[in-house]
Amino acid sequence: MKISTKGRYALRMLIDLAEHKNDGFIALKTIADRQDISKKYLEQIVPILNRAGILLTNRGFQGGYQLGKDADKITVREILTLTEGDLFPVSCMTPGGEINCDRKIDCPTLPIWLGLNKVINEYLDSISLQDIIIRSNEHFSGDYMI
Amino acid sequence: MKISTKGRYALRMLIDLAEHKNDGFIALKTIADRQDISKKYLEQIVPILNRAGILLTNRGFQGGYQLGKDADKITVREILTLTEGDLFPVSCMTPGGEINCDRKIDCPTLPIWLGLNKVINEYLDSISLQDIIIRSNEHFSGDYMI
DNA sequence: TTGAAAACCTACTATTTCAGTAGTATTATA
DNA sequence: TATAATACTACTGAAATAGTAGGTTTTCAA
Repeated sequence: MKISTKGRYALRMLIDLAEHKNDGFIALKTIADRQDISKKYLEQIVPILNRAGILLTNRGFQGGYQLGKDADKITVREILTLTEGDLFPVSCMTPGGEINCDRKIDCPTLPIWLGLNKVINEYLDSISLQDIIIRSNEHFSGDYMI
Repeated sequence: MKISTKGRYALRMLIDLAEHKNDGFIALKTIADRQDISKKYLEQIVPILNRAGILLTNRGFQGGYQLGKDADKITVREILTLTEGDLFPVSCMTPGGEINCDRKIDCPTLPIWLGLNKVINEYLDSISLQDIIIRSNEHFSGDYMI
């Protein structure tokens, strides 16, 4: 029941891009250095975000990445769903949402997982990259703590 | 981001015991057969629940297990926390709740994980074994669907 | 026009976790 | 005392995780 590095690194990379959105295209090396993440590993994560239109890329000299959408239009749920495959908390559900189990007709635990899935997705959908940056700045000004 | 078989099997075993709480001590073989779970694997899960006082056990001839607490006093969160280790959604937090990361001072993602942890735990804490059985019976009477 | 800096692509690998199996020892009862 | 049950410990195959490694292609600037 853990979010893997893939999802967490993707999120950190996108927060970094959102924080530097006025700096033009930013090289992966710059992000990797700032976030202390292996650049080679980030290279594998980037195509996932790229395909989904979350990133704009420029190849070649002075190339790099920018956000492909406004920071308030990208939610944590979207990022984690892309990188983690799906967020369904048990394996009896396919990414498409179909139940993949012989016991589904009378399974007393299924409603629990459906409900858990719901609260997780609603929570993560309520947070955008923009929200994270705003909250982070509040923290910096000493007005933090949940 | 998945609950493992360990947690799911523990939950199903305890639901089974709650459903048959008037049948005295129930042998693991009976539960394993009813739930179609490897008895040998269940044997490994049982001590975890046993240590926490969730189970009463009887060894030897006609031995088996019973619930050690009332079904309305055992929550899904308790069962899953015992079997999954902890439910914290990222590895930067120890089971004890301590943050185990150099970046914690200014980590913009930490509040997200703290919040996610909160909604997951509150949801799972709101469901007892008794609730599951009641809901399951409603289902049987045709009054189901979320 | 060519060198450098960047993204892009594919394969490989060490470690850990998952999901069990196997075998033996211990306990209680008829 | 045979039998039916739990209790305990070690082992194992398969998959996922978290990367490395090395090469290819694209772009721009001098």
